[in-house]
Amino acid sequence: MTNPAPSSNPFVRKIEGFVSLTDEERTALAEASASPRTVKAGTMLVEEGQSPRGVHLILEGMAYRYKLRANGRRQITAYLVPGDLGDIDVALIGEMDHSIGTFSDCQVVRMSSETVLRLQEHAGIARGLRMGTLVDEATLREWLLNVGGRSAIERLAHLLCEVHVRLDAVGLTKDTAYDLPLTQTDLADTTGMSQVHVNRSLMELRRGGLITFRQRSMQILNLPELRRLAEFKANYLHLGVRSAA
Amino acid sequence: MTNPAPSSNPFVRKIEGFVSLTDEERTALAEASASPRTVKAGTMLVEEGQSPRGVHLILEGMAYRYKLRANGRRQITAYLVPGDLGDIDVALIGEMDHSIGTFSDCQVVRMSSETVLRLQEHAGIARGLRMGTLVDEATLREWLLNVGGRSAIERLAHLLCEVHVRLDAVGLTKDTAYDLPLTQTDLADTTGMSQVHVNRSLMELRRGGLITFRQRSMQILNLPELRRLAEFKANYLHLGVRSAA
DNA sequence: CGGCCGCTTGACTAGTCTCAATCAGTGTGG
DNA sequence: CCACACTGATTGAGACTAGTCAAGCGGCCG
Repeated sequence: MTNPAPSSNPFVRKIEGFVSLTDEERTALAEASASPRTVKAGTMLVEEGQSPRGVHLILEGMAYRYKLRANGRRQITAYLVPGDLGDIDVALIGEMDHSIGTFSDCQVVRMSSETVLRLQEHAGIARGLRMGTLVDEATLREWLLNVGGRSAIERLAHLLCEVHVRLDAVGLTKDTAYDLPLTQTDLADTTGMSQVHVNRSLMELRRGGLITFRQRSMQILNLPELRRLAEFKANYLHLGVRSAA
Repeated sequence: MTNPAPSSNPFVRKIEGFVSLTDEERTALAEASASPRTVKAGTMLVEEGQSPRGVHLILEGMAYRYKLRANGRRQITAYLVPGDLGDIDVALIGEMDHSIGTFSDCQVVRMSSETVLRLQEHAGIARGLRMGTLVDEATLREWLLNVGGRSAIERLAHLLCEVHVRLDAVGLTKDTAYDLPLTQTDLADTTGMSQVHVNRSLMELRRGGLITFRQRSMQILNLPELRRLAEFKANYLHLGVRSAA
């Protein structure tokens, strides 16, 4: 069976990682993501407490969900990579319970709920979007396990493995290398560690010959060993056979 | 405005915490949850790796989602209290990425995907179910913040506040007391702590006059102070005005 | 009555955090 | 083109939270 060539649109590409689409559906997705706007690094797209205004779709760059504590501590709860979408049903709630910000300059589309509803009239797209929601939730569970149950170095290793797979699914890796526009502080707020300890743990991964990481460029030198260390299994991302290759 | 008397069916009651239902919708929900089966404490309802067979609805008792590491460590990723439902779209995935087990004897309904689809033909129910999914995800984010960003004692305090609100929403509290059929080991696997440290932290909460907890019976003695300690805000549960009272 | 599970407590250890200083890279204005 | 400022990375020292190991206790069930 021959699949169509992977689309250059990461939204199309992500959904096609979950389900097969008709040409019509591919076109509908491409049209819905046709006119992105550029957002600078360090921008807040939405803030906790605001009422949600549309659904954000990331086409380029990297963004993240987070929550703040009163003492200023920030917990990052998700990364949004190209093709990723905010909660499709977010219009149902009165106010956001978390914020979304950008790590790097991004190309972002803000889709209205009506647009989302229109897209969901296509059966394939509807299934793909719901798969996306399931995977978001599964990823949160895995992050919870990561922070609750793994050691510092395992946590980082697992995170790096996950990002690798997710970027690979939308064609944004060069073999085992990828762009990771995060500071060590960002990694710390993701994994529930201090920045200093992230630094030391990264050093250990480097000394072990597992990775290099400088200038926001992540290079995995020994993927099998990194996965073994992290006990990484990609099943929770539900990429299925289509992307297994 | 007078609302109808709260239903004794926790499923109906939970959905009505999110949206207004018509009599017809209430009836449909009640019918779908009409014939539960009894499941003993310590049963696995579903295991990671299996293909999902229907959607589980808890009507009585308490269950939990969890993931296991190779070394045997267990991370609990969610509590399922009466009225709670597994992922409604779970039929879309090929195999479970986590397991579900019971803390106590439970009354459980296994609904087929067709039943779920039929329920979703009612607009109000569809909205309520999607709200439930949003709240599940928001709760996971809060748990991640809890484990990643709070101290041991704050974590436990926050968890106890959350369970109180959720049980209250389905009428299962007696003022600030409720049934919590968990061992200290269960709490440890929920919060990413050791059992010993859970014990010491609970002791501290007791010594501070904040709670009593014995024989699976949790009594919050000083709710305002417990919430202050945990920095607890219930906004992420999106119970809205209907249940705010 | 015995066994087992869950809770409690003590002693010691270890992983991680905090504080602090230094260094490197980038961008800016003079 | 250079001095300066700022952000982010690195490293050291010491403190502390939480984990591990171990023993004892109490209640419940068969």
